[in-house]
This record gives sequence, structure tokens and C-alpha cells, in this order.
Amino acid sequence: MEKYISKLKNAGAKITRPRKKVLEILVGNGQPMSVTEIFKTSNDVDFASIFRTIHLYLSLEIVREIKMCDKQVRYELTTGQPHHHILCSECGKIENIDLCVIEDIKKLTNYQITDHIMEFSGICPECKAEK
Amino acid sequence: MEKYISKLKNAGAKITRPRKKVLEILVGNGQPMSVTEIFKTSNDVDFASIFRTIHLYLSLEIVREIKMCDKQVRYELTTGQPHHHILCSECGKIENIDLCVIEDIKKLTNYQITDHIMEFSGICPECKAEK
DNA sequence: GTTCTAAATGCAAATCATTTGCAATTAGAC
DNA sequence: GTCTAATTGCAAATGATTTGCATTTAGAAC
Repeated sequence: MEKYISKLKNAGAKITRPRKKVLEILVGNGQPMSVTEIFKTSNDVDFASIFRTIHLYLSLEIVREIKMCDKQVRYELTTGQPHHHILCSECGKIENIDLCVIEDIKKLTNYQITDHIMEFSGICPECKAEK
Repeated sequence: MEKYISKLKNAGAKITRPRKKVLEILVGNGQPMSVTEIFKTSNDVDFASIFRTIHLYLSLEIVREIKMCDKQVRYELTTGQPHHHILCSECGKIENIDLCVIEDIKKLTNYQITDHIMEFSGICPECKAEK
């Protein structure tokens, strides 16, 4: 938490209630969240403020943008290594996947890779068992 | 082309001018296209008709939906094997990538995988050379 | 070829997500 | 505490996607 606050201060940005709230929600939830989800969780911050906060955080690399299999765009705190995700379509749980194919793709295509998406969805072992 | 027309007939769907046009455009273009791109190329078919045609084609598995790194959703004819794509951010070219990680992910996560996205963007060797 | 009907189209408008302009408010420097 | 530029909240613009409905049309039946 303090780490993010410092980043904001270093960038000359003010530490405001909406900005703190968005951080709290992301830290508390621990999973990638959409702007709408953050908005609904916040309860007392305007949608536009959440939106602008997230875009500020993106530019400061406090959050990363994640496009998943459902059409929602989500944001997660840039803790640790970049990684990919798998979303359970039954319970909504999102787990991390540490498997990077970028090097393979670079060799295969000879492109200078600037961006990629690799996301999965399915049914988690627990939900499978319940059926 | 005939293959797709048969699929339509088998499904009891009428062979209409808009439906033929969308097929022609997709076959002619050879790359995944967004509804808007198809619409602009068509010139004389209503946007809503393109939209509904694409959704019909999706349900008949005549096209596949591709979510790429830019936010556009594109559609491609379901010719051959499912595969992934790499988009050149300079010239807009889209190339196919035949590298599937699904089996790795299944083993790694123990999920029953139902959907995935794996798309790349970057600068192709030709555009790199021009710089 | 003509007739008929359900399906499909085109248009316009509804919905939904994303983004922006602006007056009012507020964080933080002094 | 005072001041000012940055930020917020609201409302409205934009853009993408989707839907309702009157009109048109493909293709089956004659």
C-alpha cells in the first residue's frame, strides 16, 4: 500500500479519498477487477473518478490491464512478475498462471513483440467435483 | 465458399445478398475482420445486417471470434485448425501462429478449459527493417 | 411464372460502456 | 489559515453493440 502511495507522491499527484479507496479495494480483493466492479465495491466514489484513477494508475504502472475471455477488461496491481490468468466460469475465481511463451513466439515469428494477451477460462477442479 | 452456403442451407437459413456479401468479403480479405471493417468494405449492406449475419455465422461455426491486443474483436472463417495471431502495429498485417499451449495449461491447472485467448502484437521483420 | 409466408433486411432508436467538459471542491504548499 | 492548481462529481458526449418493427424478399408450393 505504502509503495503505491509513494509512487503517487513521486509523480506529484495528490493523495485523495478516491485514489486511496481504489487502492484499498484492489489490495483487499486480490484479484483483477473491472472499473465497474471497483465502482460497485466503492459505494461512494463516482464512476468517472474510478475511471480516471485507474488510467492514472496505468500510466504510473501501479496497475496492469488484463483482457480476459469474457469481454470485461480488468486491472490488477503490478505486484511481482507479469503473468497470465485462468477464470473459472462457474465460481468466478481467477488464478494466476506462470507460463510465458513470449520467447517461443519471438523465435517463431521474428517480430519485435510489444504486447500480448494470453488468458484462459474453464471450470476449476472444485466446481468440476461439485457437478 | 460452397461449403459455407451448404452449412446455411442445412441450418434452414436463407441465402441472401447480405449473407453472400459477408462471405465474399471474408474470403476475399483472408484476414480476421471486425464487424465495422466488414461493414465499410461492403458499402451497400446495413451495419445491423452484418452484425446479425456474423452472429448467425458464429452460431453455425462458420466464423470464429478473435479478440486481439488492440481492443477490436475480429472474426475469421473457420478454415483449418484453430490457431493464434500476431498483429503488426505498423502495417496492420495479421499472421497466423501455430503453437498451442492448451495441453500445457490443462496439466498445469487441472481446469476443464472451455475458452482461451492468446494473441500477440508487435513489429514485423519488414517494418523493423524499414526503420 | 405466380402466389404466399416466414424469415431477413434496413432503418431508427435503445442500451451499454467509455470518455470528456466544466463548475464546485479539496489537498497540500506556503 | 489562506491560496491555487489539481481533482472530483455530475451530467452529458461519444462510440460500440444490440433490438423493435415495418418493409422487403427467398424460396416453397402451386
